[in-house]
Amino acid sequence: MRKQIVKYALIYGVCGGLLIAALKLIEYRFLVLEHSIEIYGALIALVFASVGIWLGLKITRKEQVIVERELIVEKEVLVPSTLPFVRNEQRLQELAITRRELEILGLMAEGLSNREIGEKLFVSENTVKTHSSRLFDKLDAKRRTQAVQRGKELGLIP
Amino acid sequence: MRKQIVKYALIYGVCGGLLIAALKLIEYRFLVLEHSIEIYGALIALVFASVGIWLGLKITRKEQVIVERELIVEKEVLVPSTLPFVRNEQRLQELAITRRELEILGLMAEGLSNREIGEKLFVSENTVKTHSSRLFDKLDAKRRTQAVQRGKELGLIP
DNA sequence: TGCGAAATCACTCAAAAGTATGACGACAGA
DNA sequence: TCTGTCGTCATACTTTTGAGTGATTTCGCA
Repeated sequence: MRKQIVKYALIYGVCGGLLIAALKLIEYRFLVLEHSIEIYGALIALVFASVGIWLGLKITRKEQVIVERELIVEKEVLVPSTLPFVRNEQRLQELAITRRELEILGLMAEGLSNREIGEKLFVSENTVKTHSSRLFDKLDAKRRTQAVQRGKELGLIP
Repeated sequence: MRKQIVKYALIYGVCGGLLIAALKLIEYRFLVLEHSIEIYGALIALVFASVGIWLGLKITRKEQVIVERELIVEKEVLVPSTLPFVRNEQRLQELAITRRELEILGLMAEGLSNREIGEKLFVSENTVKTHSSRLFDKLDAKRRTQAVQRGKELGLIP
């Protein structure tokens, strides 16, 4: 991701240069303003700052791999302004929570039973149980509701 | 947030203009390069794109609130920017959920067992069960985890 | 190529959760 | 005063969860 950012930044830089050159050309052809360079610079900076911010937002968003989500209903979710969720990867590592466990935690949080989770992930209910047991252990939870709550608190799930 | 972004973008724009002006000045004093405007433009664009991306990332990151965990370690917990929670009273009425039921839903969401809830509210576990049964009915939930999830979705609990 | 982590599954037993039904007192409002 | 809602509790029964243990397979990595 770091590299991508650099790459994009470079591309943007070049684009910015070209844009300014274009603006300068236009300037010579049609109008001559005072401080035009500054103004154009400001415009360029503005545009690119905006694009940058937008890009930054976009990058962080998503990255929610995990399973196919049913195709059933398109729910109207009435959650107030869902700011993009950023998973706390560090804590995941600290707690040594595996991908599978995290996945199961997520489905738990959605209110699925062990059986349903098993069906969704194509594994047996028993498997789900062992995963969740380990999960409870790592999260220091005694119940699934507690695990969910801890998970949210720790930024592991939205 | 939208407004803030615009504001920052504007500020950046202005900064960019000033920067370009400064660069131009320097150019006249020390060196004269071909296509210097373009190059500067590119630089500015690059810098601001980077800053923008960084800012975008930063905005999405959540606030860090320090909390004391147990006696041992002092861990920082990531709380998703606690915007003041406003209960959706209207929906409460629509669903005919009573105060007591809501109360129990809240404790459920915190991961308490029926017994614990009972102890906390000084009622029997059976009572908690009947309340939660009715709650599940009203929320169209089959499990407590589902009820919690619905509750959050509907703005009944934080 | 062998080790270790991850994922898978089974089986048992106990505890918690959930369903169904009935009952009783308090209390607000018609 | 009658009615309906709310909160309370019980009993009986089913289902789901969770704990504990052990075993197998897969796979990346040293």
